[in-house]
Amino acid sequence: MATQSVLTPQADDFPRWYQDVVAKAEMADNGPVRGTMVIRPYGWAIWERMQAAMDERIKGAGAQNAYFPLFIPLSYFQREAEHVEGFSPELAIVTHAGGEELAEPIVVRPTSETVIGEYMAKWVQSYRDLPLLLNQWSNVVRWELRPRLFLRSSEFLWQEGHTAHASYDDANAYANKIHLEVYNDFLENVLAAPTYLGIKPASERFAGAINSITAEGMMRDGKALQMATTHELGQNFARAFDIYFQSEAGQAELCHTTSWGASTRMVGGLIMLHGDDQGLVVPPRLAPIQAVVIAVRDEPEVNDACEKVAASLKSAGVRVQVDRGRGSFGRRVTDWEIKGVPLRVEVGPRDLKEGVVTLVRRDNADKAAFSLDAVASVALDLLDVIQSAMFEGAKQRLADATSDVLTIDEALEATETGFARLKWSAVGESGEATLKARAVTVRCLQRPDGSMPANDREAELDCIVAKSY
RNA sequence: CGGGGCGUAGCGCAGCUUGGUUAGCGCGCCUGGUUUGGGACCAGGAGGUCCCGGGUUCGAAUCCCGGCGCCCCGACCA
Repeated sequence: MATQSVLTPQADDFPRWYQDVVAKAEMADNGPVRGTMVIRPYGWAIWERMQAAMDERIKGAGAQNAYFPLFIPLSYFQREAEHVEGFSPELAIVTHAGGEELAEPIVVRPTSETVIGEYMAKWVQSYRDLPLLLNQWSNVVRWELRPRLFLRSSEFLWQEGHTAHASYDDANAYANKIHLEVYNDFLENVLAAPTYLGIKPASERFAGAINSITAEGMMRDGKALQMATTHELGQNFARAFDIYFQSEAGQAELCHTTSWGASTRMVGGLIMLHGDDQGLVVPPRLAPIQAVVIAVRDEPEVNDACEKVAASLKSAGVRVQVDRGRGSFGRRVTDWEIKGVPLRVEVGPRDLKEGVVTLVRRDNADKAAFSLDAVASVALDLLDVIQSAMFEGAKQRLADATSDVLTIDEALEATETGFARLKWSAVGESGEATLKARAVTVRCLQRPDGSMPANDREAELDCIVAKSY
């Protein structure tokens, strides 16, 4: 029988394809309240592995995990002018509790700079207390106008790091360290996601920040997605929350703070960055299930062989699952393809007669037979090969779909299908407005060699512009 | 908040224009059987406040009035 597509093809309707994948890969469902999300076990397993990989790197960068309350007094937000202005439209505010109207409304946190700032002020007394490096894993709420599963839900999960430093230089260095050693390292080596690293123009900065650093990935439809972001808050929040320390010279000085986050949006990024018309494609290092062993027929010898193959894979350190019996072979293959499991091991009577099993790569559908003894070591090699092939493939797509242009008009044309790169001086504030009228924004500023600028006042900067999620 | 569209079984939809018996179809689900090397097939079966309220009528999923909800495109945004 012919292979027909189970999902809406990407080329027909990309957003529809995305929704199909989320539903059919059993990642998530819409929650009962508009914009909320139920994360199903398979989606959660992927998020858990993202969390683990990032948490390890966060701790490696010296930050400690802590937890701050979900509820924040409204007055905290009002202490930083830009912050309250930026977040007011999307706050969820509790006005009643215990059957009575509250004396002061309580905000359900959209982010925790304010409440953490309040406690940093308490905990920081001396330069010896610095730097103070905190991170928390939490849920936050932002009342979004147009929610989409994973990409923009009213409630989402994330980590938010918050640090306080004695000097601008120390804060700046730490922000860069986080961005490179936590986010970029995770993105490249686990998620197989190449991005453009750069800083946001003033118009796109976090509310209250003096500088926002970003990692901009390109989805399969050519649109941009901010995968992670790091903010230098300067002394704005330190001033608003009285985060002072006594210096070595005995002077009272204001701290410099940073904040940085990555969220469940990254799951959406995973789907749209690597997914194809057959469904999700999960990079091996991230995959909760790296290999699925499929019994072609529900027969005792085949099932025995499946268990043996699975056992050898497991002892080699492969995250493996056995699938036998429950329906037609074709159906099961399709189901695992939709879930994006990197490696499929097909075990059937025909192969077994020759003492082999068939290994199939999810990323390129390559198929080959290997002896039972060799399966574990071949699989380990293949998982590595798939991991780097996915990264290289994504890198190539990013490069191919980025056009170097000279003018705003050329940029508008190029961003119909991908990214455009041009001189920041060729854009400016009026250029930004022209672009924005066509739903194109400046994703980040970079030095001409692609490295990250210290700030947007550097001369000779390039900008990457694109439509975005 | 501006512009479009839609509410009928778990999901996707038809029926409405021109009111008329027990409201249909596909997928999914349940039972039994045959199957299983790329979404299997046969037989039987379960499942509905036709978004809500009011009105017209002998009779409303269908016509009228009012409400609510959702989706898509923009502005906001991790």
